[in-house]
Amino acid sequence: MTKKPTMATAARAAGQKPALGGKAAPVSNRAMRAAQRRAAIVEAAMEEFIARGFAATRLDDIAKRAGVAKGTIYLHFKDKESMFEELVRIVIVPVVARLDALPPSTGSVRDLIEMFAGNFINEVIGTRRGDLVRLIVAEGPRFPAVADFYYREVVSRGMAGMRALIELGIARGEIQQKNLARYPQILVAPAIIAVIWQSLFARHAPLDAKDMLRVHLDLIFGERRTT
Amino acid sequence: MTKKPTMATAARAAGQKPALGGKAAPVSNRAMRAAQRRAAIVEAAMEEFIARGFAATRLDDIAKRAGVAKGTIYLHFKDKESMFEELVRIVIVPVVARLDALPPSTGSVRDLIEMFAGNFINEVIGTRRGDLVRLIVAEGPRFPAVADFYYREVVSRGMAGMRALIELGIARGEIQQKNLARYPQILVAPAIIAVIWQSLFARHAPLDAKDMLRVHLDLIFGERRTT
Amino acid sequence: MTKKPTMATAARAAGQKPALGGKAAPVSNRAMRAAQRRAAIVEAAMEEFIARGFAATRLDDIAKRAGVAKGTIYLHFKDKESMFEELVRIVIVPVVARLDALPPSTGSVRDLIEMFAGNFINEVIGTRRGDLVRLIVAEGPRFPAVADFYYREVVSRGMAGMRALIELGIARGEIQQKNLARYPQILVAPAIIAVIWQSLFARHAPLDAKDMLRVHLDLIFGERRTT
Amino acid sequence: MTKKPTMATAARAAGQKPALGGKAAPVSNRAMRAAQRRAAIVEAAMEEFIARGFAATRLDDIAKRAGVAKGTIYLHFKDKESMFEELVRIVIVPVVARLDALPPSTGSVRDLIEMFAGNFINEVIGTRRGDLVRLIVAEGPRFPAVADFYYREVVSRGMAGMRALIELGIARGEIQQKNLARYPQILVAPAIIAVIWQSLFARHAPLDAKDMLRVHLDLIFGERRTT
DNA sequence: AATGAATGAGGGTTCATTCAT
DNA sequence: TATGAATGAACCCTCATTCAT
Repeated sequence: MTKKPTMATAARAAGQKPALGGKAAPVSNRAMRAAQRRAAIVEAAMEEFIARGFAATRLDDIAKRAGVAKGTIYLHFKDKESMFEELVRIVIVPVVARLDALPPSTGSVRDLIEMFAGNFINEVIGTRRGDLVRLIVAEGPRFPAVADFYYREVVSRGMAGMRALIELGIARGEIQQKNLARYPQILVAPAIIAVIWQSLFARHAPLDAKDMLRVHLDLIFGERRTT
Repeated sequence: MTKKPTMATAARAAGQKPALGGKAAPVSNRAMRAAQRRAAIVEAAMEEFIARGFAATRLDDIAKRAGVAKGTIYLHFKDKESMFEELVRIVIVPVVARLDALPPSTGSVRDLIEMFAGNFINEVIGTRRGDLVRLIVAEGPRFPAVADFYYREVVSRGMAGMRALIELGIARGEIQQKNLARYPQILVAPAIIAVIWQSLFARHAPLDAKDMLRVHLDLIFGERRTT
Repeated sequence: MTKKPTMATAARAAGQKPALGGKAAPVSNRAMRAAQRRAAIVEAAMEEFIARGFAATRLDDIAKRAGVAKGTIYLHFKDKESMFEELVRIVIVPVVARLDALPPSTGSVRDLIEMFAGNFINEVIGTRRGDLVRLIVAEGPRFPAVADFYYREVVSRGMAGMRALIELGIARGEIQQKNLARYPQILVAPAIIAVIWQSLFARHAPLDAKDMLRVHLDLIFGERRTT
Repeated sequence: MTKKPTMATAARAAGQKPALGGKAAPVSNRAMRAAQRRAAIVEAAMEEFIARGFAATRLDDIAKRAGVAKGTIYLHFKDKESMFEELVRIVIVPVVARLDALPPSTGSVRDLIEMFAGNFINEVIGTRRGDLVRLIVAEGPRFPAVADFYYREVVSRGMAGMRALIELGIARGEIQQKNLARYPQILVAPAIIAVIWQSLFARHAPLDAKDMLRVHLDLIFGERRTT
């Protein structure tokens, strides 16, 4: 009945552990199954919302994709709207968690930022997570709660982090433009643009995001001597 | 009854002229009324689509806002979907027309770009036109025709124009970063970000777009001595 | 603007005559033009009603086919429903007129009936007039006025005429079955069936109506010695 | 996809029985309720389509008559059109089934045919089943699938059966007219006419179908000595 | 807890009818 | 008189939500 929960994450979130003993241990108690189901719904809903937007997404499709009955969704979420809002929270929280776990800043500021950029390119641009950004841009105005949450949890923290890095860069003499610290948006703008570009225009004009970001960093830090 | 036709184009197309003599000239011939109606529908639809997105917009509301009957919409547009697609065209075409009418490039490249930026700030960021950009980002994936059109008419031309300017700047020695010509996106990225920021986060953290764009240009052209 | 009125009949009904002198005589006075228009509408409406049935026929299509504006229809008919009812009358009356103008009955009863059958085959079965019969069968229950009219003008007269013929045949010894006079329907039944068959099943199994009617007459009058 | 529980079949399949003991036995399992609903929809739709024709029938009315919500109809049928087509099938199939179950042909051909005629008079002429015939005549041209189905399942089989009987009659010397075998339509024509007559003209001129069919058989088999 | 059949409000679309020109 | 743009009631169909099992 239950179909491939697809989502490793989900299972993990549910606290499932690989059966240690033999014989497919009866790991599945009630609560766990419920958590799995919930995770499957979240996963499925995310896919559908990203693919079609909030209004055009049908609960029927979410249920089908999650391998549960339509009614089951209502055991986990009050209604479509609050499902959407919770969803964004659920998906974003682990992202934030990772941001918080900043690796110790060894090396130059530019190296640090390049590492960030590399991560971003691999894990956001052109991936489902990137589409989530677009989804928030798309639905934000109709879901102030979502926009607020996203601002609070991701944008404001991200901006603060970037600003700190920029200030460090300025202090170390890596960055000349002192005013840049007032607008960390400038630092991340090309990355955001890359995300949008990929989902709208990649077909017409593929964009080498990695190269673009490097050029952008050159603009800020000065061109590198060594590649 | 008819509300602010806003849409200069439509009124013009209808050949309307301000009544010169007294006596409220009988300006209303058939074609003109039709053009006014159409303009009212376009205007109303734009507002609604921007406010709610494609799927959540009701034709009933568009009709009400435009002051026409629901059936009237179907005299001008085949259905909701093609109305949306035509709408984007209708609103964007005059923008493109203006882009084509480039003013003679006197003065420095930076001056030219600053002029652009000024225009953009006044006429796009924080205006309905800006929301249109967000709308296209939001609905693009579900309306390839819209994304295609927008890419062809606006993005590709804009990129080409920016690239030409950048190359000019490089040739004149105003811009140091030669690679920038490969990615005009970098030049416009902060402006786009400003557009999005205004409609999503302005409430939480107002953004001084003008100042940010100036900082960004300083990054590219070097800081100005005189403001 | 006005397109080919198609309908010779219509023009005739309107009293139009071929211009005798040269120069396209100014035959068109108001009344005549109106009559032409009306005839064109009747013709067009008939085609559409037959092709689609009452409910599925659009006045728009009738107007287009008749080469008039939609509003014009309302100058001639109160509404769609009464148009339909009048239509049937208009089309049927000339048929009835012809029935009344019975040719002098020379020859045998069988010859007379065969002449009828021949006419019927040529002018009804498989023609638009035949479809009219099917239309009446189809819409009769929802248009009692139509059914009534058709019964009064066509069916009852036809039955009376047939009965008279049958009685004549019995009196002359051509027909043995005396009871047949009570059910003239039996005489015409195969002809009606042929009409229906042609429009429903001809594609699957073509029917040689002429031959079938001959066999039927043989049944009633006895087989002919000479063909 | 959809199963054909026909109506009678449906109720039976549901195993409903009059409660034997007191206390309204809990006869209602899920599947049964569904079958009942479906049957109610079929029944209601039939009534409405017969009364108003396809185009003029409103799903709202069908739902109301069937005692279900509008949406429920769509759980059983794809849309109005395919509902109509399936409906005809559902109602006709049991009729065909009965035709196939021919009783052993004892007695004369005439007796056999009179038995048929008697059945037809009781169960078709003037009943809802008769109206169905008229409905098919009415909508056939717009629903080729319906006409095709009806031809294949009812008409062609009926014609074949009648032809066989006629040939038997000829072989046994009951029927003189050898050519009749080529046109079994002649045999059934008066019965069909009776069906149509009843729904269109009965009000004006009641028709004694039984007597008419007897006269018709007399025409084919010769008049009976004994009544 | 989970199901999915049932509901019915709501929205896109059509089209008979009207009326200003 | 003729037009056809405009109207808005009505209809088919969808889909979020409920609830008996």
